[in-house]
Amino acid sequence: MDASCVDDQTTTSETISTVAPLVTTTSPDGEAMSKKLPSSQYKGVVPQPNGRWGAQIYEKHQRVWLGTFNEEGEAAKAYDIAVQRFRGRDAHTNFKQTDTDNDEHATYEANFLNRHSKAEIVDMLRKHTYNDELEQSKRTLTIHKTISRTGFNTFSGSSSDSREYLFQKIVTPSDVGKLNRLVIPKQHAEKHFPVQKGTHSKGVLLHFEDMGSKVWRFRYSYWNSSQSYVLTKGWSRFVKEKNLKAGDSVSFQSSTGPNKQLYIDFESKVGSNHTTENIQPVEPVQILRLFGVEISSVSSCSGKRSNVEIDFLGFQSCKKKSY
DNA sequence: CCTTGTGTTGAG
DNA sequence: TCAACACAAGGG
Repeated sequence: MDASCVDDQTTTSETISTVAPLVTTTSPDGEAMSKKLPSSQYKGVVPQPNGRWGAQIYEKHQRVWLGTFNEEGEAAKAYDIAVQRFRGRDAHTNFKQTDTDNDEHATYEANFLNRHSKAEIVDMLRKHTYNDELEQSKRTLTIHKTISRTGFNTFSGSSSDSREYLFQKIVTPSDVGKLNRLVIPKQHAEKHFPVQKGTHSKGVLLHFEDMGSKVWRFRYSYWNSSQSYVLTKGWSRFVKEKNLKAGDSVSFQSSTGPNKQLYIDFESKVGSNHTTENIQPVEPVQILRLFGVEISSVSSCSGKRSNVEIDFLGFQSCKKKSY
């Protein structure tokens, strides 16, 4: 029952610029009833009794707690991240402005957000590990795990440009055989590569850079006869030089920047020991995640999982909302 | 004990 | 949807 005798202007803009929300407002007269906590100037941020700040976001009439923070701004940033994951890049934020048009950094972060469920993002925020995870994710993507076994060194070439996975394919015997062509799964072709189907087009020439910064040119076209997209001219040279075998995989990336440079990489089939050393003891299962959607795999994966988003908020305790 | 973060309400 | 407020749960 704290009377509202104290008229601390808690309305809008307050004079709490220098944090230290903890009491000390020392009402001139009384002593024990200055419980009024300072409002935050930021959206989604609430004061804590101990002077810290909590972050929260609402969804479907329910509050999702985003953790507590020492600094008001930190809480606000946590909210910003959450709101973008929950409501999209266009959502209103405290600080960030969605300039995914030219800012490569922002683009990658948006990508990162999409790859994780809401629950995962919230968990990172609550544990204050979001930035670490983001940076680490960026590293593994940029550096890229695989190394060319062709002796091509220096994959320091285009170091600072971040790339995003497009898709991967486990090559079939015919992909590396005498047909001199690689079939691009329609799903991926139509999503990532420029096309002009229907027409008897002789295709288009695409440039790909490999891990050794070598540029490969493949003719990319659509075969009406087999209703499939293929890489033809130039492909056999790649197969030969990289010594591709059936079961190996090729993956495609694209720079996130404006130049839209395409990249190609390959990976030996797990368990096979062709020539030189095989780098990582990778797991027998090959799953590639593209924007949070599991694309391909060699084992299991019976049910087809399209781009259905599976957001499971496992942290919401059971609460019935009579509404 | 102290802090977190949930219950809950009323305003927008 | 949102934040203010109270306070119970739970860790140390």
